[in-house]
Amino acid sequence: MIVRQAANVLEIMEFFAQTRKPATLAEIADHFGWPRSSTFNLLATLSEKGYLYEPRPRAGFYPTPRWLAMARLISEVEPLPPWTHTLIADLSAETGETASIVAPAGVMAVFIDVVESRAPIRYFATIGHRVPIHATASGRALLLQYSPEERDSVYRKIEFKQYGPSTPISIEAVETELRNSMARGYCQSFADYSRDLAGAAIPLPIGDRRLSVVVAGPEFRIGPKVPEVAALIARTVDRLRPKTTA
Amino acid sequence: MIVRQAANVLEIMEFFAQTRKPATLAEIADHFGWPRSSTFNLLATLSEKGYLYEPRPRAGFYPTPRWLAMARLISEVEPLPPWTHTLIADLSAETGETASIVAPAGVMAVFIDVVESRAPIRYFATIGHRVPIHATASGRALLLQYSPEERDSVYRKIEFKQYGPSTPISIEAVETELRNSMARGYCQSFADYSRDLAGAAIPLPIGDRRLSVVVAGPEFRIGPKVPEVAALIARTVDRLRPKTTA
DNA sequence: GGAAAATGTACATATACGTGAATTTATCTG
DNA sequence: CAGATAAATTCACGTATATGTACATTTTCC
Repeated sequence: MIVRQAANVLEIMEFFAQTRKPATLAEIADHFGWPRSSTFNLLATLSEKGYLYEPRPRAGFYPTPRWLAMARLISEVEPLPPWTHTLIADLSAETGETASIVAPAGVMAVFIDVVESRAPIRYFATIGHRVPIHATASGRALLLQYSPEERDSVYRKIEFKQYGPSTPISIEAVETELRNSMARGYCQSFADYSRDLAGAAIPLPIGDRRLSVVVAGPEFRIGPKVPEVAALIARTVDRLRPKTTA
Repeated sequence: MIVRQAANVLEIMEFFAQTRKPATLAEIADHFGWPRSSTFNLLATLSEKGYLYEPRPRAGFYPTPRWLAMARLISEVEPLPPWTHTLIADLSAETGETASIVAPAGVMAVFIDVVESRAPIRYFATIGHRVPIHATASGRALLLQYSPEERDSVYRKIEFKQYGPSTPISIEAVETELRNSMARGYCQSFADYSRDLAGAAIPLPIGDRRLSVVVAGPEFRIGPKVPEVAALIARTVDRLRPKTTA
C-alpha cells in the first residue's frame, strides 16, 4: 500500500526543487489538482514542523534550509569517496552518455550518483531513480557481488515481467546472464528493461558496500560500442581507485 | 488539522539525521511506537519514490542521496549571502551564546541559520525552529520592518497567550514594545516566550527580504549584558555587510 | 541441525482523515 | 472607497486508509 500523504510530501518538495521559487497555496493546489483544503492541511503540517516558511508576506511558501541541514547530516555518513564522482564525470565526458553509481535496494537498484549526458537524446536518470536489479546491467553488476544464497533470497521476491524482448523472465535466465557477464568481464543490457536503452556496467565494491558503475544511453548510439565502453569503465576505475583500498 | 503521515515522513528523516545509520523496519516501528504494518507501508512508499534504500542486505534502510540533491536544488535559490553566516559565527564566538538569522512565517518566526553556543547550558535552537513573532526579540525585529497595515494583518491571526510573566498579551502591548525597541535601537526579550531565556535582536533587511539577527542565551548569563550584546550585533553587522547593498 | 524468536508481509475492518461546501479574509478594479 | 472577485480557512461527513491479527520468512541460539 502506498501512503498517499507521505508521497505528497515528496511531491511538494520535488515541485519546489523544480520551480525554485515560492508558491502560494492556490498554485500548489492547482498544480497537483489537489483540493484547496487538503493542500492547506499539508502546508500547515509542513510549516508547523519548520520545513516551510513564507519568505515575504503574501508571496507564498518555500522550504526552509532545514531540509538542507537534515540532508547534510544524513549524507555525511559514509559518503561516497570523491573519486567515484570523478569516475562518472570522466566516463560521461568521454562517452557523451549518462554515467551513474548504483546501489542495491531489495529487488531494485537505486542510482545514488549520476552525471547526465549533455546530448539532446539521452538517458534521463536522477539520483534516487530505481530499476529492477535483475533486468539491468547495473543491477546485475550488483548481483554478481552476492553469494548464491543471497541471490536466491532476492530472486524469490522478484516478480518477473517481460519489460522488453530480451528481459530475463526466470531465475535460470538471470543466472545464465550472470555467468555470461562473468565470462565477458562486464554486464550489459540491451533494452532488457527500458525501451531503446543499452548500457554497460561493472561491479564496484567499496569497503563492504556493494555498488556498481554503469554507462547507459540510447541503443542506436551506445549499442555497438558497449564492449569499448565497458573497457573504458574498467580502465577508468583502475586509474582513479586508490591503490590501498581493495 | 495535522496530516499524520506527512509528519511521519519528517519524523523518520529526523530519526535518520540523529542516528546516522541504517535502521530496520522493526527498529523504526519500535522507536516511534508505530505498528509494524503501518511502518511497512511508510517505508515502502519512501523506498518506491527513491528516497530510501538498503545499503547492504538485511542491514535496514537508509535515505538515498536524493534528499541531499533535492535540498541543494531548493536551497541554492536566494541563498543567504555568506557574510550572514560569518556574522552569527562571529557573534556566537564573541558572546559565547547562540546566534541566529530569523525569517517570518505568518505569526511565527523561523530560524533559517543558527550557530550554537558551546556552553553546557545554552539556548538550544536548530534551523527550522519556530517561535511566536510577537513574543520574541527576533520576531519583533521582523515586525519592525512591516508596514502598520501588514502588522495589523498579522496581529489579527495571533492567539495571545501568556507564555511568561512579561509576554505581551495584546496588540497594544506589542505595539508599545515595538515603539520602545525603536527608541532603544534594538529588540530584547526576557523570558517573553521561553522560560529563563533572554535575547537581543536587530532587523536585518537583505534585498527585499526581511530578516533579523538574534543572540540569545540563559537569562542569568546574558540578561545584564543585553545592551552590550545589542551594540556588538550592530557593530558586527556594520563591519560585515557589504557597503554596496543597502 | 532443529526449534524458537524475531522480522517482514498480507488482508479485512473500524476509524481517522481528506474532501466539498460554506464562511471568512484579502485583493483587485472602476 | 465600495463592490466584486479571488484566496484562505473552517467544519461535518463519508470514504480511503492505518491498524490488529494472522501468516510467512529469516535469523538466532542451543
